Amino acid sequence: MRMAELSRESGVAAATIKYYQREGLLPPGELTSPNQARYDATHVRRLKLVRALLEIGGLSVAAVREVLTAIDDPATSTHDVLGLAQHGLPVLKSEVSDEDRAWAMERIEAAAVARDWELFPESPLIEALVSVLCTLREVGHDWVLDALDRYFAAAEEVAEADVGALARRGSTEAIVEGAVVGTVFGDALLATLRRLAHAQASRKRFNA
Amino acid sequence: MRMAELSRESGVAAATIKYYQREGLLPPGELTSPNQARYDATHVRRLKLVRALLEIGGLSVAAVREVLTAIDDPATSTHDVLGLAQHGLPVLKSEVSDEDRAWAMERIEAAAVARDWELFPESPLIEALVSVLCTLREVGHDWVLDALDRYFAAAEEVAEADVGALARRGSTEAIVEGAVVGTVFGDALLATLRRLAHAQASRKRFNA
DNA sequence: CTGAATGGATAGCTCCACTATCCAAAATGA
DNA sequence: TCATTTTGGATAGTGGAGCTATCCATTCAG
Repeated sequence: MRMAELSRESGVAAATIKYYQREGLLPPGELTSPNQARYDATHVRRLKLVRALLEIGGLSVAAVREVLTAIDDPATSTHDVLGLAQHGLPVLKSEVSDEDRAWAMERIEAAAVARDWELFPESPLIEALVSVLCTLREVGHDWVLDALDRYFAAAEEVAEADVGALARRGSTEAIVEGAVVGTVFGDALLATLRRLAHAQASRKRFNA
Repeated sequence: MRMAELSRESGVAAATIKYYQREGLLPPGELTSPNQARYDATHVRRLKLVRALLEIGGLSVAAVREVLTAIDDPATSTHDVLGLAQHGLPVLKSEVSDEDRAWAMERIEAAAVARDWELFPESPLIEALVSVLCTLREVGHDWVLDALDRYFAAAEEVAEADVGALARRGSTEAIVEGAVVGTVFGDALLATLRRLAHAQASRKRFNA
């Protein structure tokens, strides 16, 4: 398979494919001569994954590169990848006052204890969580957090399903790639379903 | 309050505030003379909301404008806003083959029936959902969908909490603004918690 | 009265994700 | 064989988004 076919197969313009190669999102084809290369099904697959991460996952090209680097690195362990998979999130480093942080941590810890979670307060995920809570407070909508424990419960529900499904996969590479894909696409899936469920819940409560 | 103070209070550069005004994200101040305006706490609050929608919600300026227009429109009803709140999602219109669509709809309907949801197959939300499922299939990771019913369950869990919390709010405007804010920020909250929960679930399953 | 700040208009900046052009070296088809 | 595509690789250009900077006439503060 050469460039034209790879482009047709994947639905991505040839110039864009070359761009992705330059950016390290797609490995080079196997060179048959100094200026001819051959591609195969793995390139098609990788290309589809890149497009999906960009379009559905909403990742930047740089974020996609990081994610793919982790997938391709044989040293990446299953445990690593679950910690790494936050690369998709806009890592927000908003400055938060000490008292706001304390308020947020109190809320988080209360909900975590109730579900028997063990927290590592200095992890970037906790940072992100604190940011979200404080921002909600800032804009005067901290009532959202009245349901924080149910958010925890829902997150636990899907996470257990995710880890279960992941564990059922075969090789380490399959698990690593699955973790990344599941994390990114699961967000989109969950967000969409939540909106659908809003419609259901509001019908159930007000109309029926 | 004049520009300098509004800027200090909100942490947004004056030039940026002017830009937001031009873009219709922030109402003009009350003119005291042809070229002097006064601002108040509502402007500070709105500004913080704009920043939060941009940074945490990840919305574009155009999307923020739509959302705020809906909030400000007195004609927006509670029911409207829950349908409208999908404005935050990247509305993906990927072309899907008929058989892929059929495959996706089958999965979706099965899960919906199990939870007693009523679907409207031509709604944009269903379209988005079909896109996500088909893309997962395309990239060879449809095993994620083995847990689709648990995603439905989790979505229902949070949606009911959302609608319940919303119903507890007072005025119509409070509900409308709450719906938008809750939808956008809830996504960020849920995504972050899901990653935290991944760590918990993987510890529980493999380490403990 | 004087210097700083303001609202409003306009132009410019940086980054990002592509896209287009060019070239010499294959590949293809007659 | 030999004209015509196609290719990989390099480089430059494009368009949109989200600010940011400059200018100007007016107005405010000391």
